[in-house]
Amino acid sequence: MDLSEKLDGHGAAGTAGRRSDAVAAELARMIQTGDLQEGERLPAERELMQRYGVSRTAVREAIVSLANRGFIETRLGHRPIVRKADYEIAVDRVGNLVGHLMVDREGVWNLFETRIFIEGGLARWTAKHARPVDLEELRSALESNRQAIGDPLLFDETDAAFHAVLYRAPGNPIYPAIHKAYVEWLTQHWRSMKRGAGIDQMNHAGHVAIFEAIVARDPDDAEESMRRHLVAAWEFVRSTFPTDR
Amino acid sequence: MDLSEKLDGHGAAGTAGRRSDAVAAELARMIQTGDLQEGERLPAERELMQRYGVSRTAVREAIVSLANRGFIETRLGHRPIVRKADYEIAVDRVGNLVGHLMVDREGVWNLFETRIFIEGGLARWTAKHARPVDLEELRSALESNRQAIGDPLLFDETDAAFHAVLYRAPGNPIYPAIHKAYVEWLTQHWRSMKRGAGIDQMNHAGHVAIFEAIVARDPDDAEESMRRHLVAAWEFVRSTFPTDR
DNA sequence: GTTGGATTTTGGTCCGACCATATGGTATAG
DNA sequence: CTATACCATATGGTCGGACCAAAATCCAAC
Repeated sequence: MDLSEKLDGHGAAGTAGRRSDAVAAELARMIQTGDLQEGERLPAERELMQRYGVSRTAVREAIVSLANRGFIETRLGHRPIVRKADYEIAVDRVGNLVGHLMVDREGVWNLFETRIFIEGGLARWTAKHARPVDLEELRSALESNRQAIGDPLLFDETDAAFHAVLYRAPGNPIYPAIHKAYVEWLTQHWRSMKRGAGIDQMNHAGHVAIFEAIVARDPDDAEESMRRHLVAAWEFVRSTFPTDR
Repeated sequence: MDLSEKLDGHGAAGTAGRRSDAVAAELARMIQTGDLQEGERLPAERELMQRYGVSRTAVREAIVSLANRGFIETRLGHRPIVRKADYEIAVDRVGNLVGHLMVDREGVWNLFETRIFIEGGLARWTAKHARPVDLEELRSALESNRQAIGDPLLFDETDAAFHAVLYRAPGNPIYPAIHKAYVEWLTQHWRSMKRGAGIDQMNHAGHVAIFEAIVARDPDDAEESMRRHLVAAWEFVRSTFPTDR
C-alpha cells in the first residue's frame, strides 16, 4: 500500500502533510486497534520503507515520533517494541512537559493546591465508603509510618505509602497514577528541606488525625484533617523558595 | 561545541546514546532556561548541524523529538518556533497517549469517575468559597443554558460553559485545563447519543439544583446534586457501549 | 508607497553508504 | 556431548550530498 498518497516522485512534502506523519499515524492506528500487540516487535525499518513506499528517512522519523509519544520503545540494534501507554506513563510524560512551570513558587503552588483538593476529597470519600480491608491497610500503613519516625528516608517512603492507600481505595487506576506524579514532581522540593526531628512527629500526628476521622466515618473531619496536614506541609515546601512574600 | 562527545568519526551510535538525543536535550535545556525565548525562532537546521558538529539527519530527529514533546512548533518551510508547554497542552497530550484506554466502557468509566469526583469537589468548594462575582457568572451561565434548550449544539456548549465556571472559580489554571480535556475526550461518546428533547430539560434541571445548592451555601447538597447530575449523564454515555451489563 | 515577480532561505524527502550493536548459528575446545 | 569462542547476519544509528516545494525576502516596476 502507498498510504493512499499518489507517489509524487521523491522530494518535498507532498500535498498532504509529512510522509513521516502519515507513516506514524498508520503505525499508531495499528497499535491502537491491536493489529500490533503489546510487546510485539515492529517490522524492520528497511521493510517498512518498502511496504509504505517511502524512504528510510521518513520511516525513521515516524519511529522517532512514535517513540517520543510512548507508543514504542527503541533499543539500539533491536527492533522497536510496542508499548501501549498506561495512565502512569501518560501522567509521567506531563511532567517533563510542564517541568518549567514547576520552578517558581506559583507553579508549584498550583500543583500543590490540586493535591490538597484531591486528597481532601479522597479522605472524604474513604471516610464514607471505605471497606474494612481499606481501613486495615490504612492502619497498617500508619503503624509503619510511626516506626519510621527519625529515619528521614524511610519516613518519606512510609508517608507516601500512607497516602497511597487513599489513592488506591476507590479502585480507579487513574488515582494511583496521579499520586505517583505528585510524589515525583514535589519530591525535589521536599528533599531540599532541612528538617528537625519534630517535623516527622508533626506529620505523623497529621496522619493519625486523618486515620481516626476516617475510622470514625466522619467525612467532614477527614477532609479537614487532610487539609490541615497538607497546608502545614506546604509551609515547608514554600520555605524552599527565596522570593517568599 | 561538540556536545562533549568525542567526535568518533561519522557512523553509528556513539558510546553515549543517540546523537539526536544529545542535541534534543541541549535545545530543550536552552528552552527551559530561557536562552531561547517563547515565540523565538530556532536556528536553521543547517546551522545547528554545524554548531553541534552532527549531520542534518541527527538535527532533524532532534527537532522531531522536540516537536512531539510540544517544545517547538514546526511548519513547512518555516523555522521551528519555541512553544513552552502550558497545562492545557500537557493535558492535551495525555489524551492521544491514553486514547486506546478510552475505547471500552471500563476505560471511559475510569475517566468519568474522576470527573464525578473532581466536579463534586468543585461544587462543594464553590458552595463554601465562591465570591459574589462567581455566583453571578454561574447564574448567567445557567440562564444561557436554559435558553439553549432544544438546540443540541448550543445546549452542549452552554452546558460545558456552566461547568467551566466551577473549574475557573478556584483560580488555579490547572482546573480549566482538566475540564478542557474532559470535554474533548468524552465529547465523542456524548455525540453518538441520540437524545430526545427531554434530555436537555433533565440536564438543565440538574444545573438548577447545583446552582441553588451553591447559592444556599450548602456544600453537601451541592456535591450531591452534582453527583446525581453526572451519574444521570453517565447512564447515557454507557448506553453507547454495546457490551452493557 | 504599493504591488508583483524573481531570488534566497529553509524544511521535507530520497538515496547509498558505513558503523556499532545484538542475535543466532557454527566450529572448536574442553 | 556440552560449553565457549567466533563469525555472519540482521538491524538500528549516522553521515553526506542531492533535489523539491513552501515560505520568506528582496527588488524592480508601476
